Amino acid sequence: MPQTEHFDAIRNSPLFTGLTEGEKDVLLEGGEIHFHAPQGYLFRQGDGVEYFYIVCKGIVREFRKSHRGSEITVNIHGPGNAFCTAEMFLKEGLHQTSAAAVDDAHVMKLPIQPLKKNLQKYKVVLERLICSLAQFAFMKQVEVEQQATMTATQIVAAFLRQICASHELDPGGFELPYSKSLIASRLGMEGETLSRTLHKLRQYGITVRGNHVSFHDAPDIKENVRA
Amino acid sequence: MPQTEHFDAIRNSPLFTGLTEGEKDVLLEGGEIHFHAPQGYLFRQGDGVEYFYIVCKGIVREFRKSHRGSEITVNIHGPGNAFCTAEMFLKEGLHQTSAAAVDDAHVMKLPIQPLKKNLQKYKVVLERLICSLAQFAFMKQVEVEQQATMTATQIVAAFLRQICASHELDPGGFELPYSKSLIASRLGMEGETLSRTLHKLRQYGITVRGNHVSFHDAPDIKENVRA
DNA sequence: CGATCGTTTGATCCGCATCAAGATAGGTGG
DNA sequence: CCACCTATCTTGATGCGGATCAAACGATCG
Repeated sequence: MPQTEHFDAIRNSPLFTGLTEGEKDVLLEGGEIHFHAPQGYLFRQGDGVEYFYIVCKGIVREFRKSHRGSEITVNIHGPGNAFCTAEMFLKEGLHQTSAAAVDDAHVMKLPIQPLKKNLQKYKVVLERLICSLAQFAFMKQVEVEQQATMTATQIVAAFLRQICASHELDPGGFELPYSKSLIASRLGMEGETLSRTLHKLRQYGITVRGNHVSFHDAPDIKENVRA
Repeated sequence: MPQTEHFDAIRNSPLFTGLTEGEKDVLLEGGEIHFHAPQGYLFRQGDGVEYFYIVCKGIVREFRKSHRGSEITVNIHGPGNAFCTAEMFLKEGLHQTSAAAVDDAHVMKLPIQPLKKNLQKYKVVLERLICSLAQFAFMKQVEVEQQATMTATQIVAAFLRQICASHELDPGGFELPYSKSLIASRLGMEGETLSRTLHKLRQYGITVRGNHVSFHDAPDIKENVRA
């Protein structure tokens, strides 16, 4: 049974809500919590897929290095987030992405095989995993569309609103949960471009100064929210 | 039990390989094959999700209309392809995309609820659905990356190679399976842009004249294949 | 044979990447 | 406490790629 103090984030993960502590124990069987210093890799592109991951503390960045040096952040995971869902359901056992800690991070590493076996019994959890996979697919689909049809400024606006909603932050004013360079990488744009958009955001009813963001809702661009 | 002649494409769909005809009958229970004239809608963005679809004959285009008139083709489905997989696994019952026939198309429409119940029994099929969902997620993820880091010409090159591979066409020479405007829409670019890239493709070892494509493999850009 | 649709080609414009300096902040050591 | 350093962010100047507008071309069809 896993050691450690930062255990709550996992047991309280939305993935497990409604389960008894005992059931969670079964599902988390064989899991180990590891510490990762900033830039420390959890796995690399091309590695075999052997574990399912759940973040306890800190932030983990999942990214792809394409042919040239260019690097795109595919996803950003905070406490309670689980990842490698798609990989778990695919047969071919190679990671398509790399994952590394952004700051000091504690992450649980859960062997896939026993987990998959247990999921047969805990249908609720399986359904939630599939559901989040479907949502991920939608999210990426929308991103493709956004990149094709929206300007960088509009993309940033949509992203900020989405961050605000998903992190349950106060729309009236909140601090950016990630560094700007991480955000830029996540949005597939250069840091310079992101920086420039931050001023133009005023047209969309968003003010950014330093790391502080506030919405003073211009009613017009509601579409950006849903994304 | 469904009428019709074009039934084979469904029963031979990779989704069902390995099942007995009787098992397929159970899974296809309640399914109806409908004919759709070109541009005819199967469903529209905002409609409730009630059916799972399998193409018998023809081509179906799944697309999104964003805020303004801009339209992006999310996916193109040919005979044997099934879709609305993600929608089926999501709770919120609204279509995020519209689907319409490209040419004359016959499509089977399968009520979701009974299908989901049956899937409990046919785990193999369920797994395949999840698997294709995971693959779709990957595909879209790669597309996001490509749009951010590659030029239109490179994207087209990658798309053509992927088409060739997935349709099992002869790399030495084949005809485009879709119209150029459909391809452009699928790749999130304008028709004019696609048209211009077709000449530049020679640098990547691809010759296009009219609807005829041939690879004379320049060994260098193998990366584009996998995508 | 003209009409319509899909595709090509040309000209122009705008947005983002890129390169190159500055600015700001956090951290360290003297 | 201040000088220094490095990492992160900002700002400016320039170039390229793709969207857009416009027109010509080609095919299919009534």
